[in-house]
Amino acid sequence: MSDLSQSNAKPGAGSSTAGKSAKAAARHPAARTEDLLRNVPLFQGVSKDELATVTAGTTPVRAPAGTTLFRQGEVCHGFYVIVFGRVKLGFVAPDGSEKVMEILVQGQSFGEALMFLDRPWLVTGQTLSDALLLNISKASVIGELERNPQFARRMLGSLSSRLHGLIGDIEAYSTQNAVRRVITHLLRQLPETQTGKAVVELPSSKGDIASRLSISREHFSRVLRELSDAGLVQVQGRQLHILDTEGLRAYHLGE
Amino acid sequence: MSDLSQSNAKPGAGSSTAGKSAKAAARHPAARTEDLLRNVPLFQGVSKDELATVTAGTTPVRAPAGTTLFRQGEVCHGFYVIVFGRVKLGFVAPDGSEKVMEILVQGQSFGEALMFLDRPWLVTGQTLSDALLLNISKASVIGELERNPQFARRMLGSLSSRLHGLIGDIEAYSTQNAVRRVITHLLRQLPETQTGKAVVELPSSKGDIASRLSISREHFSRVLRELSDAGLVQVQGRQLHILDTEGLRAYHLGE
DNA sequence: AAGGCAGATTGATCTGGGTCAAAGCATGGA
DNA sequence: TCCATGCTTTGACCCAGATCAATCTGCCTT
Repeated sequence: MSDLSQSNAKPGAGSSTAGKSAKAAARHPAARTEDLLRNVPLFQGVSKDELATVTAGTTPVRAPAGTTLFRQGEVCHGFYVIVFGRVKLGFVAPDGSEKVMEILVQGQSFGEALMFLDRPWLVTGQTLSDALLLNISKASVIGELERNPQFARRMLGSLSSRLHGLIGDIEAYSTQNAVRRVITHLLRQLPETQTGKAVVELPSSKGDIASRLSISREHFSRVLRELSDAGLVQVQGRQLHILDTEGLRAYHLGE
Repeated sequence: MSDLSQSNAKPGAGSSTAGKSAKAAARHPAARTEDLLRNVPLFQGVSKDELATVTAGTTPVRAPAGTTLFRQGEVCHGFYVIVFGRVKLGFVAPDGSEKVMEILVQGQSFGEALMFLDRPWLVTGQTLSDALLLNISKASVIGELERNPQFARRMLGSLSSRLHGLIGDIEAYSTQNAVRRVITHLLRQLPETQTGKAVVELPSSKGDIASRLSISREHFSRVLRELSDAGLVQVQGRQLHILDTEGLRAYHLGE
């Protein structure tokens, strides 16, 4: 188990905790779920009894890599929080081709918006790695909302930043070419202040990343090659060594 | 109020009515604002005194067509509700070119997400017609949120449907070609059950609609021409007469 | 060690839709 | 009435990025 959680994380941190908790879960399922829930940002500041109530409406979900959690069009029974692992959300066209909309890692949640709309899933969700999720029922969310204005605030904050993320994506898709989109995507994984060299680990296959960026697998490969030839990055499988952060920021800007 | 809602429809009609309400506002500014606020869906079910409190934090904004309400990067002082008129939200690239993200009409609101994030505007907002807006201050929203869980619910619902709209746009941009996007856009203006003939009135210039759909002005024109040649629509300026709803739904599907 | 397989890279070719340029067509003001 | 100004349309051409078709590269498995 512990090795699984490591597979996801940024070097080291957090993962050992996840491994430990999984073992505990086998022993005391409900207590364990509550424990996991307590660490979700959305539920910070929720009182002990309220947390117990929410726990009652929460189902932990263990899923090996490649599991389809739900498909677009299916009814939604609650939103998900990722305890560890990676999940992709995407559209599947009738011809079977797929567009990845988002790749999420531990700590992130998805499906909240559906709690407030009587609508089926708009996207299909699939694990990219072995993962542990919490599924929190609609009823729990609505109930907690009535009782706890702070929870409502957090939920509003969460939806708002999701919204902002999507607006950013739309802007990127419609005003930047493929090279710029790749660069922006890489730089976004780094702290604002980063300079010089850095390493970015891709959270999934290059094909999925390409789809996420709305470019073809092949073209993504060529773009990485271009950046590599320009001496800006060095590609080693899923490890991208960024050799020159500033150069990357400036590359092809305004042209 | 009833006359105001009409004013939006036709280009010419709006302005005179708008003039009348401006006069009314001049006479009883606060009472008038409260009255307008009461009719906003978001504030349904808010008690009389609470409404008065919110009114105190609300500024009515009269703006002629073409007014820039705010630019991306500026700090946000509150969210907007459109009483009447049309507004476009978009990105302006450094080279001056513009991408329209959304075209909003009366009853709709925008900027809510910014109430919960300490961020500047991500988009630029500009009136497409003579318009009356309400600007509701951050403080009012936060305050009302504390006091009124139902308001929080409505706000969550509003953000959620905005979110869903954006996801739909991303899906459209990345899985449909230009012809399909145009068709989908036209059909979305009509009731689900519509059959046979119908009329759609474009809310702004064809250039803006094209940008909204992420295609060039010229290509949009060609697409309309194609649909027109196929006998599916008939273009008369901003009036699109849809001659065959079913035909349009089926056109070019799966190919 | 050999085979199998999923992902990644590379080359060749094609095309949807963009860009540029030149008319058309309304609308309104003088 | 006539011009000016701002859309809109049409034609000609071009290009970023998709698609198709081989390889190539780990890296499991047996």
